[in-house]
Amino acid sequence: MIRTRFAPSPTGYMHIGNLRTALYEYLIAKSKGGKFILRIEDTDQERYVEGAVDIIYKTLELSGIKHDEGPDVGGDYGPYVQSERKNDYLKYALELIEKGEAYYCFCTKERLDSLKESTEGGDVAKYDRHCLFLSKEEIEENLKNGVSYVIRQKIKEGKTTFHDEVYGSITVDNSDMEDQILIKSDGYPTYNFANVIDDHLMAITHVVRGAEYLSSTPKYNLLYEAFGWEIPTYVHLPAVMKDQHNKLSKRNGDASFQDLIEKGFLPEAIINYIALLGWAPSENREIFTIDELIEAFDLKGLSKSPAIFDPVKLTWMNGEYIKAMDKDKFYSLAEDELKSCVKRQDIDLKKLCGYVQSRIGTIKEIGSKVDFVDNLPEYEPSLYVHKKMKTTEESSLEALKKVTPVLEGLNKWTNDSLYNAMLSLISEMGIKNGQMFWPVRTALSGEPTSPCGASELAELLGKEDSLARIKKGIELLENALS
RNA sequence: GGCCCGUUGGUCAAGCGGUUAAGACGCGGCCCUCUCACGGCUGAAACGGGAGUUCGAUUCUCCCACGGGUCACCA
Repeated sequence: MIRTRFAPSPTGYMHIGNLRTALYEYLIAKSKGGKFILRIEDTDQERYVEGAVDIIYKTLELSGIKHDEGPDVGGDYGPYVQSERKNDYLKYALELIEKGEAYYCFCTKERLDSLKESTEGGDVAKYDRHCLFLSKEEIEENLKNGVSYVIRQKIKEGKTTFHDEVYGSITVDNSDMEDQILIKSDGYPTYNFANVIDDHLMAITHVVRGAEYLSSTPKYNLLYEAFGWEIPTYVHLPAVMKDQHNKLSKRNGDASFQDLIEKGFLPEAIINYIALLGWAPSENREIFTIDELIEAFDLKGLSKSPAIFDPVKLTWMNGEYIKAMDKDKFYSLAEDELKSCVKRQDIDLKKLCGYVQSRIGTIKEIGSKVDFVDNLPEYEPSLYVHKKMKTTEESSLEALKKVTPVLEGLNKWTNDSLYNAMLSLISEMGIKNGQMFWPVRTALSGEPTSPCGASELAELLGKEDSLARIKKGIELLENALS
């Protein structure tokens, strides 16, 4: 059975690249009926951020990515927090020393630094294996005296080849690799070491992570071989970029999951969008629920090259979700935003909400669409001139003047009656539809565009306000023309 | 700098030796229409460059250019 894991370190927010990795890990497992595991990697005591673990839980939950095992739900391979199994790692490191695959290193920070400074010509110095050649006695002596030490992996000679599901076969010369540190002087394992141990202990079959780990993968392989463990399937993912040159990061692009939610994006739309950022379905389709993604997912669709995060397309997709949404559901989602924009009590917010639904990308856009309801904006008489509608300031003035008594005399103030009344006036006057509707719509909204037409606007605003707004329009035009 | 990876329209991308090189976002036009939007139709827009292999390269190989990653007691 396939088992994948998401292994974030609790250092604060959850950015989009991270979330996409979690999504793919979830999809890889679930598309094959496997398990998705959450593990918290907190071996770096200095970067730990309080509350970060809760952000991880919350983000996954909102996204619809459910883990089968983890610190909160348990499982047979726990604990799922690395700092809680600190001593296990040391045991495995000691085992490697026994086997001659690792060794104690007592070098001081100063010596290591001077090693780096001594290099020239742009070459970066590798550790010189000074401690590999220490005698048994020297090691014993140092240990007994409590000299601070780390444990290093002894990289053997030769070449290492590994296979990646998206990048194919990659071969690296072992001499390019450093004897990396497995256990730090504070006794905690490094990420690379803890990862190998835990992935093995938790029976992870597919190791999925960012492509930046591609170059350390050979070291992982050497570790698996040293232990005699089975090597997992590797799936490396290209980065999510902010632009041509920069990866997406909170500092530069503020596109963390939380930020997007606050900007009014729907979790389903975000998930849908990022699923398609770096993966393409075999079928030509854009809109997927997370369950449909599970159904459609296939490793073969993963791409090798980095993808630029495009907020414009995300907005489009979010709009698709809004349009497809049940009217009542959309209303309950938009209600708060709507109420903060429209203070008038006599407005049928549900109706207004319905008009707005097909016209926005995110609910934050509602405000700019309905501002005119509370206060008629100041506008220029030139707004009445519309080439396509064949209107001029003169024709608009006449239309508004003629329509006033008709509306005043109306006893039923509904969209239908308003529309029909205006229609018969139009035929009576022998003018084009637009020559009546455009000026009325303009007078009622004071905007070049509005979320609905003249009759619907009138119905929404009510008789008194509608007539007042038309009167204002007449005055504006009369002043302009005199 | 060494090593590794990548390169199809502005963006996401399909393609897997022979195609009029899909589709989506965005942009333009038309239709629909009481404005805008929705919806429908439509247009402009791409294989980084050079050598090979081949009857034939976007697809395979090599070189170059450009971009990214990595070289920590960070993950």
